[in-house]
Formats: sequence, structure tokens, C-alpha cells
Amino acid sequence: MDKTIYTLYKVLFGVYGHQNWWPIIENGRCRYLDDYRKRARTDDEILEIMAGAVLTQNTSWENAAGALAKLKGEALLNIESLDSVRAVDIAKIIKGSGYYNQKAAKLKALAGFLKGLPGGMLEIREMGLEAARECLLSVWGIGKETADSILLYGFYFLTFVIDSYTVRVFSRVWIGENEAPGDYEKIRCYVMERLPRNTLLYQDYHALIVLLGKNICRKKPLCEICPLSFMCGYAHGRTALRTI
DNA sequence: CGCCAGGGCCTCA
DNA sequence: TGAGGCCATGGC
Repeated sequence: MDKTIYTLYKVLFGVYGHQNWWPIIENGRCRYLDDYRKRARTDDEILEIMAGAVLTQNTSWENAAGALAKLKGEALLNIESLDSVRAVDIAKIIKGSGYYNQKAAKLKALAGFLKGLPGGMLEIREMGLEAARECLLSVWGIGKETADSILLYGFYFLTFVIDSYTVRVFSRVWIGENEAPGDYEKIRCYVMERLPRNTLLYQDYHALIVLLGKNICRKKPLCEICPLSFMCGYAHGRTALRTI
């Protein structure tokens, strides 16, 4: 099933099209713009993507976006403020995103990290993917998915994001085949070896998986209306499972 | 009421 | 290194 990974993308893209991730908060509202495809992200946008990626950890984007909008509304969405304001006060603002004490600490860890970079976001950009990834992963509160999201959507690095939806969708599609998801790095490498090296494609792919995972490939999946059912082991009632 | 959400860290075997 | 506990609100 060498071409399944790419086929899966093409089917989803054919049905849903561009997803214009990562959304940015504008006037307190979450907006999916397509203009970013023609330009690099600004430093402010990258910080917002970083903060949003932390706030949405195991949390619906709606709740995370609300907290992000409040942070922005309070003029706290900048490195200096996040670094200087007390964690308990940040926690109060982002309460609606859940895990607010942890996330406040994570935002402060992020701000501390960025404050220690003389070259700012440009310094990360110029490190290249691998060094930038290691660098982000060294920050407390930034794990693999959060790091890859930041790298892919903030810096346009070619790295694939694996989240719980990805694992769910892949594990279902691959049921009964010789290959199925393993751990994070395994899935990431497996996918990247089978896709064209195209950043926009990677960005859309992950966003499309999230869209499908939210609306159709739920824990209790709606296979009857799923555009992938024709190529999905789960929809065909298979049960065997092996790992990559 | 229970389940779920665009994870990550820590602990312990 | 892998499983399990913990963090927590809001929407359905």
C-alpha cells in the first residue's frame, strides 16, 4: 500500500480543498486566511501560532482560540508580557482553554526561551529544520506535535504533524494491511517518505485529517458518509493490525 | 450526566 | 520505553 498515504490526501483535498491553516485571531475572531501562502509569517504571527499550539493541547480549538483572543485583547501576546506577567495572572486569562496552570507555565517557558534568542524568530528560521526542531523540543511544554505544528505552519519547514486524529485515521485505514501506525517518529518518517516535498501539501494534509477526525472519523466513526471508506480497512470490517 | 477535545510531563517498573 | 496518572474547562 505504498501510495495509500498520498491517495488519502488527494481524496480529502478533492472533497474539502485548501484549509488555510494556521488560523489567526483578528478583532477577537478566529480567521482562516489564504494570503499567507504568498508570504512568510510575521514574528507576531509566529508567536501567536506558538501560543495557540500550546493552548490547543488536548483541547478543542474553539476553547483555545477563545483564550488566545483574550490574551491578545489584554495585550499579553508578546514575549515581554508573557515573560514578566505572573503565571497565576496568565492562568486567569486563559482559563477557558483548560489546564490553565500548566499552560500558563508553558507560555512563560516559551517566552523565556524566545527572550534568550538574540536573533528572534529569524534565528530559528536560519537553524534549518532539524536544529530548530531540537531547539523547540528542548522547551518545557513543547512536545513533538506542538513543535511540528509550529515548524510547519509558523516557519514553513517541511515536517509532518502527527496528532491523535492522524493516529486514529491511519490506524483505521490500515487495519488489515501489513502496515499500520507505530510511534510518533515512525509515522512521521513513514508519511514523509511517501509524499511530494511540498509544504502547502503538508499543511493541508494535517488540517484535512483534523477536519475528518472531528466530523467523520470520530471515536464512533460515520463510515457511511466518509470519503475514505472505499480505501479503509475499518470501513470494510477488518480487524487485524500490525505496526510499521 | 458522561464523553470528548488539533498533548505533554512525570513516575515507575 | 511504555503504560498510567495528572492537568481542567466548555460544548454537546
